Amino acid sequence: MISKQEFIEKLRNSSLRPTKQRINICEVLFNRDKTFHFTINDLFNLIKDKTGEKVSLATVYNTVHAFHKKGYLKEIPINSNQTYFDTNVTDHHHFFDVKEEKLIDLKNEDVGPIEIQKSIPGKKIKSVEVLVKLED
Amino acid sequence: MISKQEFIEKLRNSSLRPTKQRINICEVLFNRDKTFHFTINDLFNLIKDKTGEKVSLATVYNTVHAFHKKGYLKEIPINSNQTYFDTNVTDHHHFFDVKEEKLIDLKNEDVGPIEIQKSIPGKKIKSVEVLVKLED
DNA sequence: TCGTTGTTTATAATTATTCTAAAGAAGATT
DNA sequence: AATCTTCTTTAGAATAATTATAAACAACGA
Ligand SMILES: [Mn+2]
Ligand SMILES: [Mn+2]
Ligand SMILES: [Zn+2]
Ligand SMILES: [Zn+2]
Repeated sequence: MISKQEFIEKLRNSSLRPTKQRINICEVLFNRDKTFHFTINDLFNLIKDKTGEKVSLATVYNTVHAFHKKGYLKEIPINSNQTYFDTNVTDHHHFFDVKEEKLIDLKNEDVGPIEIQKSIPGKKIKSVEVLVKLED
Repeated sequence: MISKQEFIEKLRNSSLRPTKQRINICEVLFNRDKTFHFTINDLFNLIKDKTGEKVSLATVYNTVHAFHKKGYLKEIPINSNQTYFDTNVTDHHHFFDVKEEKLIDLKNEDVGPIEIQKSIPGKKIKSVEVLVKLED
């Protein structure tokens, strides 16, 4: 259970003003035991449900992108009509249950080390992500 | 160099009527030495450029999805505003040059075998894809 | 408290994709 | 070849996620 005060400090440390809206979003995103995979719309609805206060959709977009830029959220590469984000910002891989449209974390040891044996001159590797699609 | 006749047969064998539009799209997609990564818009423009005939955007969408469903095209999971497709339908992985917005094939031996050590009850693995993002 | 700067919000704009329905083309049947 | 049926193409409208706009508002520092 992270305190409101800690969120305020975290925001300040990131030169983001600790507004009521951002604190609410932090509560919904980061006061959790396990990693949270979500779309903007998931989050928008959860904020209303969990805090009882409505935050405008524009602010949800703004805040998610601010957090993403600061490295507090990760974007998951899947083809979907909506973009998925993840509160687990460490390097890790995913199952994607195509039917349920749900992401599930894979630990690195569930996948094993991946060595890329090819390189492109002038480019360096930014990330290596495995997506395992699941069907019934 | 695949002949028009071969495309006609391929279409017929897939219970897709060999229309002028579909044949043109086949020429642009499949008369190539190396694998082709594209967005619908790329393809739409290339058809005009390469065949001199315009195919409506709706038909490009329809045809790409028909080919996708038949297994002649693969969809590549990346977060982009547009969906990427691939004429290489074998299991393989990708570099994605974030700056250039370009996909590059990785051979399976460039990545090595990937063993997924976790399973979800009632679900089976449909695909395993590695995406390696590149930066400068 | 005041001025500055950053933030929220409703709403409009943008954009990729899908839908619709009418016109056209392909294939089958006579 | 004429006819019928089914599939396909097309322009344009509809949908839906995301981004832009700009005015009201809130946080901060002096
Ligand atoms: Mn995750
Ligand atoms: Mn490829
Ligand atoms: Zn972002
Ligand atoms: Zn498709």
